[in-house]
Amino acid sequence: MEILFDYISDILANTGVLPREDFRAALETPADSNNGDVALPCFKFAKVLKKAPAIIADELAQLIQDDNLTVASVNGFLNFTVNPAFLATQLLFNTRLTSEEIASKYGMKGKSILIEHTSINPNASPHIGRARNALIADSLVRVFRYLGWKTDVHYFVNDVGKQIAMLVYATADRPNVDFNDLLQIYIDINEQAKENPEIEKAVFDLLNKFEHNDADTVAKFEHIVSVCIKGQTAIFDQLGIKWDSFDYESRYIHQHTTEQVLDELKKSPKLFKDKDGRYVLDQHGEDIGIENPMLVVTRNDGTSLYALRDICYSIDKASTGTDRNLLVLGEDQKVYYQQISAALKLLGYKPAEVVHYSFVLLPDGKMSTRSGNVVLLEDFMREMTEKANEAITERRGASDIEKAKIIGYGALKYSILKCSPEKNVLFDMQNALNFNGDSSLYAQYNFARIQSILKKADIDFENADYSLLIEKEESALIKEIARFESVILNTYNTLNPSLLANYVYSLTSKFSQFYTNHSILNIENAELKKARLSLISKAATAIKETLNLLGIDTVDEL
RNA sequence: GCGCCCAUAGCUCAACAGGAUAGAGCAACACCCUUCUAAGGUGAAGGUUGGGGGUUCGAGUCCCUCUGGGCGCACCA
Repeated sequence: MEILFDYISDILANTGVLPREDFRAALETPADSNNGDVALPCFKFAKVLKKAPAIIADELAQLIQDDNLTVASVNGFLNFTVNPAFLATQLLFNTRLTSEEIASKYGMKGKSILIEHTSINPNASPHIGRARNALIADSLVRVFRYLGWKTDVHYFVNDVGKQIAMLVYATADRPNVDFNDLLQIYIDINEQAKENPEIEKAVFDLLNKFEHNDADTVAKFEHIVSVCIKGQTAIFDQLGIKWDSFDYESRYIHQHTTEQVLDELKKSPKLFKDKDGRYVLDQHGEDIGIENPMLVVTRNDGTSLYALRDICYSIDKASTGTDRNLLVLGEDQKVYYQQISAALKLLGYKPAEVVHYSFVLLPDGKMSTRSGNVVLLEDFMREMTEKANEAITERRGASDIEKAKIIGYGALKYSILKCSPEKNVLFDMQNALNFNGDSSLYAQYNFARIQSILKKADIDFENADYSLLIEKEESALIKEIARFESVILNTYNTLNPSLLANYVYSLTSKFSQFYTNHSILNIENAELKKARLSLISKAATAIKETLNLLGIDTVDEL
């Protein structure tokens, strides 16, 4: 649409009423196509021109004469309807759909970004709430890559905490513990620990030995963490979500980085030892949203708390020299990360940009790993795949697990990604399992329809004459395809992948409307057939690329 | 108690930088397969955008306030 905005801005500038930039900035695309393809609200100009908006619109309408445009003055708006043939040729010839074209246009090629995401406790199978972190981040990684960025994706492994020590304790007599049993073990040991203070004591004893690098204990911790990380990443791997680097928190203890950073902090008068002998960073005056912003960084025995290790890690990330440094974190960490950011600034480092997302709620309350009130990601994946495979079997007479996964995992991702990150997602299994309407399958299905037509096409459709595409469904589809570039850019600017999901649905529905109203292969006019084949081929590309940015695959046949 | 986020159709979500008659899907109702994939399409129905004030030519969108939900409020990770 930018191309049409430019074209119309030139024409408006030629009237001499106002400078081109004023017009260009005011142009917008009307929500209702009855109001034309491009609109100029004239209200803003009323003061400068000392005239009523409706008069301004009337006068501009009088001054404009262009073969490609029909101009109408309506209630202070100047509405432009672009000649469909002109619209089709302008938009289809100028729309960029490939990563290569878009990346080079915005000069982002070769820029680098470090993204840390998910970093969940290595204690059990992830639930769908955790998955929201991974899905949002993975989509953003894809968007950055599409725009030419070099991405470096990190996972911070919290291998030090009490929760790991609990598992080490609980699995002491089960060296070959299976990942799938860990969740129940974790729930059980938490129950037992409530009643039995001995467990708590033993757990802290383990933790203490681990921190002091006791070889046997370290080996036990490493083993259980490795079982967890393998189990967790195997699940994410199935969803196509991968990391470049796994960074272990314990490293900062065992390599004494925490002590070095503590020494740096000691240079600030804001760090003090409290009455219990712990080092505390006074963060008053730092614009942190709590009444008494204090960050405790060590225990009274001088050993580090998580915050200090996290500062060490954040310094490492900030020191990699990437152009950007991004972190995807749950909303529960908002204030905490403000505190970490303030500490980093104090030490002279730039904190990461943060994308926060709200939690996934279940119909009967919120999720908690400890209490077991969860929908596990892997269970959800399996249910989605089974449901998809049933549908495939019903339609095709044979099951197809590979396709079922593409459909099922796509629906899983779509159902979570289509919601704006700052909003709570109410997770309803019934709703998520629905493959009709506003779902990823809708886009995948229509993509397959297009592929089927393209396969049957008996003519080469290069050098098509787009000026033949003048039906209203064609114009609507063309305008939607033309939005592709701006949607990606908008996702990049807002770091909000739900824009992609909304777009792919709207794009697909425009195709579907065109498809049901017009024939593509079964028409006499060979030139029109070529133009339509070219059109749907571009639609397919836009659908596929957008789905890919959401981490959703396509198949040529469904 | 204090701070941040959210509230849109029965349900789940949209609405680009404030713009025109607030849009989809699900559910429920009525239609459309001798025609390129009906996992599709069409129609009708469904709304005082949580309540109240304010700013503006114009408010779902910005400000204030109340209500309800989510999250947080140093010595967990």
